[in-house]
Amino acid sequence: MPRPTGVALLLSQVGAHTSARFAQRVAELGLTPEHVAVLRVVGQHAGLNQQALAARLGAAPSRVVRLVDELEEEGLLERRQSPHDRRHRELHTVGTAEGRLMSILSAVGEHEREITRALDPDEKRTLFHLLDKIAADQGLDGDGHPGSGR
Amino acid sequence: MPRPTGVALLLSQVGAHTSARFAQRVAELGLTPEHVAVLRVVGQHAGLNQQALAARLGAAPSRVVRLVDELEEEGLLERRQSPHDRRHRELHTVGTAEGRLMSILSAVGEHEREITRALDPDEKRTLFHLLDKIAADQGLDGDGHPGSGR
DNA sequence: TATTGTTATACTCTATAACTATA
DNA sequence: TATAGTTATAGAGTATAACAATA
Repeated sequence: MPRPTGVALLLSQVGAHTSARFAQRVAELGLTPEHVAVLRVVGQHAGLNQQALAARLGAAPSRVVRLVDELEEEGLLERRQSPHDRRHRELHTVGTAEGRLMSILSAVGEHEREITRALDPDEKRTLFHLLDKIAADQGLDGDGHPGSGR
Repeated sequence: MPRPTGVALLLSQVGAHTSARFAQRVAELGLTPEHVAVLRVVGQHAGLNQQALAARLGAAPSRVVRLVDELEEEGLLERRQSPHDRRHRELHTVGTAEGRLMSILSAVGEHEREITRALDPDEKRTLFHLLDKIAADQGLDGDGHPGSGR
């Protein structure tokens, strides 16, 4: 059972496996990869509204409603009505959920180690460098939606 | 807009992009990546039956029915009733469709060049080697289904 | 009149399981 | 009784577009 001879196909397959494995991991925390993407973006851009979040994720605004609903029910995120424009809901992570947020971060770290455990530190750096070169060339940014097909 | 700092996330994103770009390309030929996967497997294992194909693709047998239907309608594949066991349908690519099969192959090649155009030959070999190492470590084989989440 | 967020509808896709024909 | 292939149904997930509130 040989693996493919082209880089592109191999990249698709290893990427799909990496995504699927991450989905399994965060499912144990009651989340999906999309939830984690939301938390990541909100963590880096506290107070942004849902439209801005949707644009960053490349998702429809109606999709974001559900995602934020679920994270709010989990007590990880909160909507605050903007005092300047009452149409806007500013998104913030919840301070008291620090523990769960840390465990999510820890899952990300374990995932990273599992996927790259066959590589030594030098190889890992090289792989990152080569992938980053491709990402830059192909015009990818950091907030994409790695689970979907487009 | 920084790209991610972890290899795993970057790998997911570049892999998803690679899959999505391939899907766009083969859509111009009226196909999906799954169709191409079927053609690849049948090309390498002419005469196999649908159950064996399903097992190799990691797909449900009922899924294979539709895929083979569509490829048969396109004139790219044909079912032949096995003379030994009339329950089996042996799958074969159609000889007269050589032209279209070649253009699919050519699309695969163009895709490969597009994705890796930022790398020189040495880097390309290195990337293949590192990805192959991960694939082997993670227990991946070559006939997977890189478009789906599992 | 335009924009933010929400809701409702309709569509796509897939797996599950029932069905047939062969063995 | 078991297996290959097919068909039908039901379920999950998503985007599209209508809607309400605010500007």
